[in-house]
Amino acid sequence: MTESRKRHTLPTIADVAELAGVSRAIASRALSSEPRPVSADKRERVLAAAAKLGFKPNLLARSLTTKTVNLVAVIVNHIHDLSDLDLFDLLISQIQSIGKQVIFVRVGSAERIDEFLRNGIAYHVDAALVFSDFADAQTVRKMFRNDSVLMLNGMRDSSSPAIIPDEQVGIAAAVTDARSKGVRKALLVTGRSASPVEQARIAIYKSELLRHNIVLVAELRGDYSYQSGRHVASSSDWRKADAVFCTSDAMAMGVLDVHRRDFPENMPQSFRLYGFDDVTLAEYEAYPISSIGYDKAVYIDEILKFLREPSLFSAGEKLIQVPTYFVARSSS
Amino acid sequence: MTESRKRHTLPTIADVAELAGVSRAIASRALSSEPRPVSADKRERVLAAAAKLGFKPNLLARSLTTKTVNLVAVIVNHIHDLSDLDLFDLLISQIQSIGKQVIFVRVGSAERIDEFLRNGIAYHVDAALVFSDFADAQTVRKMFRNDSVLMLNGMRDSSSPAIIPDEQVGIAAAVTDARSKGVRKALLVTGRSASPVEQARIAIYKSELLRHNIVLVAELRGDYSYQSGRHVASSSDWRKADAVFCTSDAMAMGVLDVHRRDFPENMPQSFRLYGFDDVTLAEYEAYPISSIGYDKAVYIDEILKFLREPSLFSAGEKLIQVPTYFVARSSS
DNA sequence: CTGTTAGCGCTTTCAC
DNA sequence: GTGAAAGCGCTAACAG
Repeated sequence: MTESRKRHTLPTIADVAELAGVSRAIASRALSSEPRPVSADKRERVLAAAAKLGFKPNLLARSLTTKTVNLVAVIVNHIHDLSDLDLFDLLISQIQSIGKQVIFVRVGSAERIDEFLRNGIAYHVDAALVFSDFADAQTVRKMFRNDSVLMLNGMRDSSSPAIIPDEQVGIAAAVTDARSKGVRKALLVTGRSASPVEQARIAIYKSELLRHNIVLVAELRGDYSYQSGRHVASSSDWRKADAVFCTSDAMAMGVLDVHRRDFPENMPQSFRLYGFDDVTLAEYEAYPISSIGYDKAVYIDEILKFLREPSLFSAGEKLIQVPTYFVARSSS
Repeated sequence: MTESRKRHTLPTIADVAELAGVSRAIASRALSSEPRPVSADKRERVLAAAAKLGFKPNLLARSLTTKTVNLVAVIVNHIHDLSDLDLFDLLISQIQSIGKQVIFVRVGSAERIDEFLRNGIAYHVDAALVFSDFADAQTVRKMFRNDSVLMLNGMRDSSSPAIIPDEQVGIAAAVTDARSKGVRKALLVTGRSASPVEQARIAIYKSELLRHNIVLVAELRGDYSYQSGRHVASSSDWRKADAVFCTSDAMAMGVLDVHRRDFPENMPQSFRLYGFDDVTLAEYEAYPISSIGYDKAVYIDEILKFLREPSLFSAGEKLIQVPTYFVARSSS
């Protein structure tokens, strides 16, 4: 211990400046990632001093003046679903790649979100990505101090940008597929009807069924989850239809498993099964479910564009559509 | 617009104080969640003023003096796996329930994590939950300004607390199950051997196999993922063994699917299959994989204890063990 | 290019 | 119980 009085507190920029023999301002500039006017030799000294001290800037303090924290909030209802896995890992990775970090906010049943959010740092993020449908665009905007809110939950208004998969094309293809295989009577297994995404989705299914002269025999209500798929599968007069459209792959998986249980021989061939989301797992043998998906990479790319340059979205068009596609598998 | 000069900036505590006709100090105390000396009527006035202005404290500024941000970092390699879904949703929910928020850090392939971390707010969290095995306890501790690091990746040293499932009991039960069913020759499908958790796990399998006189025919290297399970399943001289132990359910699922593909009739009965993690999906018909799991709620409870009172962990014992169990399903 | 001086918004001594 | 004042660590004017 040559320099005995070892402080218990982390080195600040003032320490660096002192050691380098310059003012705090110079130190700040030398350490900045932006190009700032500093003479070469002073920059050199500052950098050396910072390295020697192991100085790391306090980003909290910095954010106080710069008004930016490089933090993005991802607001979700929950992360139960398989389709979430496919999305969030890539999303986080991409957000981090532009130097921002992700704060995950799970709003669950949406009790007093407002208050909750304000008591947490999430309230101060640079941008919020709203997957949860706990609130409409205006409410969400009000909940954050800035307007950098990207609606990904299907809700939108004239002020907030939104990215929404264009489900029309995928659903149309799925129904066309069914019709071409002779389907005349269909069942629709739906998710939480409170969600506007779901309402729109259901409406598209109905209009496409109608257009293809397929009779909607019944509409069964689930909640997107695997469990709810099982539930409706066991409850219903199931034989009436020759096709079942589920608005999530998880529900389709539940349906499939119940039939797998009841008919332990191969796949039930009594009806054609269609899912939604195109989860990775559906690519394999256990759940070969025909499904509707969209390119997650494209979708996330659009999100990243927003995060990089929110201003692009505040002008121009607010609604970005990502096309969906239909994938036929052996379930249909 | 009666009060025309509407500022474009959010109300600060100074505004509240002014409106209430008190000093900033009083306003601060009145607004504090802790009990602080303020006369009843002033507190009243402050609260009213705050409400009227829609004042919300700037938590970033607060953290500058309080040295606490109510933010917890969750450090993961990635969130690809099904077992992650089962864990993280509950974890986030529980952390939020104690008034903290979660910043998710995905370290991926672990390039320059150090630098990356320091450039983000994650560097300033109150505590870090380390699931990723990108670094040992000491390194991780050094990367954060405080010592509130909880190791959940199997790595530990004398200074950092760790919570680790006690895999011995579960694995022993699985191997016992196999032996009781006449298994004599086994295959072991492993994850990334770089991970110390995995090394320990493999060692336990080996000693248990030995103890039960089961010959380890071969050891196949995967990386925990479903894909790697498929890969080893198709590559290998597979018939030598009458049991296959996989160190993750995802790999077992991959193995199962490859065999499902190759033997489209029912489940392959040529060997007994054991997984690890006890993912929710294994409870159902498609992947009825015997597995080893632990109670996620208990595990998370222990994590929460740490977050509530890190000091409890800095004294007392540092290693918390959560018992594992074996679940027999039709795959074995 | 450089250093001084103000703050950012909040909490916290410390006297009164 | 109260308020003035001093910071937390940093960056951003503003003169030199």
